[in-house]
Amino acid sequence: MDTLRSHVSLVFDKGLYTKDPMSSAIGQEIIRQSVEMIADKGLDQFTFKKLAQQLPSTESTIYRYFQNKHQLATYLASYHWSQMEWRLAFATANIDQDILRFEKALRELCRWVEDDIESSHINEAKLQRMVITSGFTTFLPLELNKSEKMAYTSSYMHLLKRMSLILQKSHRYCKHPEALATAIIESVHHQMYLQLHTPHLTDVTSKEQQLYSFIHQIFTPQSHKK
Amino acid sequence: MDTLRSHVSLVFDKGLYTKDPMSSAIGQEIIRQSVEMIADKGLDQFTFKKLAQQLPSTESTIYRYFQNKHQLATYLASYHWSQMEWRLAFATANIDQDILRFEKALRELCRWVEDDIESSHINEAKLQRMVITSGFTTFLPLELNKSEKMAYTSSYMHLLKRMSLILQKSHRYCKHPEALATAIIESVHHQMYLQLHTPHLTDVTSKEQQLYSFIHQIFTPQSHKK
DNA sequence: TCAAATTTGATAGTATTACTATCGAATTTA
DNA sequence: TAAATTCGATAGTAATACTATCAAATTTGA
Repeated sequence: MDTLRSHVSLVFDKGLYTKDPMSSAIGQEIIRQSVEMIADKGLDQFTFKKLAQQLPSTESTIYRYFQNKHQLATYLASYHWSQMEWRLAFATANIDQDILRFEKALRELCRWVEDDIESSHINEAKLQRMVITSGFTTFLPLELNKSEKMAYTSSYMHLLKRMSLILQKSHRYCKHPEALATAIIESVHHQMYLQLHTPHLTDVTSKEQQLYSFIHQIFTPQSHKK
Repeated sequence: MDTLRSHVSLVFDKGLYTKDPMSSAIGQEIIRQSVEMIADKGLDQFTFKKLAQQLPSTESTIYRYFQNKHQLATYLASYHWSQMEWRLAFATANIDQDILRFEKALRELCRWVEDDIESSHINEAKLQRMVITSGFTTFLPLELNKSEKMAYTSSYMHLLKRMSLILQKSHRYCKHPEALATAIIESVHHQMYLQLHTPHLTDVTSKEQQLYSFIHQIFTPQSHKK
């Protein structure tokens, strides 16, 4: 990908915040710092109090933006999912061949995002780490009602839809392209998780190329397997 | 599977408890009731205080068995993984044909465990629900050191090893049978999670047969795809 | 079967977490 | 420049995640 940093402004579901954190400087700082803290220490160790001290600001200010840390975490995850969708779109734009497009998409999913070395903006490498380390279930608290669930998963859903469009072309026989899309995405995440935290549970090493090869071999369409 | 309920006594890594809960009546009750509570309300809502009131017993007694609720949760997950390994072994015993054995294993993984209607023992249907609802990352707190991680994943590892042995025969070309084993197991869990909590994110419905077909289609070895 | 050891229950207490409420100061907007 | 909004500071509450102590009950084993 080239270095077009056109700052795609992402649009989030209103249900993901109380007050839009992008609408103020302190809101953006909340986002920036919380990514760092959650990526490093995990969501369990992360509290609004610690975040407020770090900023510095106060708990009450943070509560004006997010109802609780779970909502904040899901906001961050949504940010990641939206970015991933955008990267997917970019990587597959103008590729006419179905299989090639699928492979470009896979390549993108298997990529470790690189550290943007303090663009004063959100650190996307740490954001990816956070999402992978937390796991999908973290971003969907059990007590949500149906419309809250929709809000919490809206970005993920968009990512799924885009991926499944690609899959509908490359895997024509597949009756469940959406399920396949999640399966691929979550398989990649799971492998990345194991590499980060329990390498003894997998025989795929941390090299990006090996991850891609593995995922490609599993998920490549039938007619194109060697 | 027939109704042989031979009460396979499972052996757990010592790192998974302070005092073996199977060694006393109250320990077994702790296990039994915590499965119910966590499956119903989630690990976030679950506290030792509530469990103690339910039993009834006291917090101090529970702390004598487990250091904290995360350790207890992982103990329960390990129980599930061990049971799953046992089921896998049973379902594939004496099957000589590699592909058939693989398919029997898949069938077993895709099965919703049935409620044992109060065998006064642990409710395995709820246990499965708990494991699926929590997600893999829940059972591996970030702050663990290496040997604790080994203890926390020992049962899962055994399950992986058994599955990967089957895969080494059915998927001879696959260079990473362990990674494939986790990918299959976690894909099944992820689909089950979506069916339970966010059916709008998948196009595989809750019918067991459809889940099996989907998983089978994705993961069946190359040479045998239709 | 009785003494010793172990296990449990009951109570108390602490530090932290996850909030909610209030109010004045600073800043923005109109 | 008045009005509205936002933020910081402080206070407070209920719940959580523990730890400690000690007596009662139970188990063990000589």
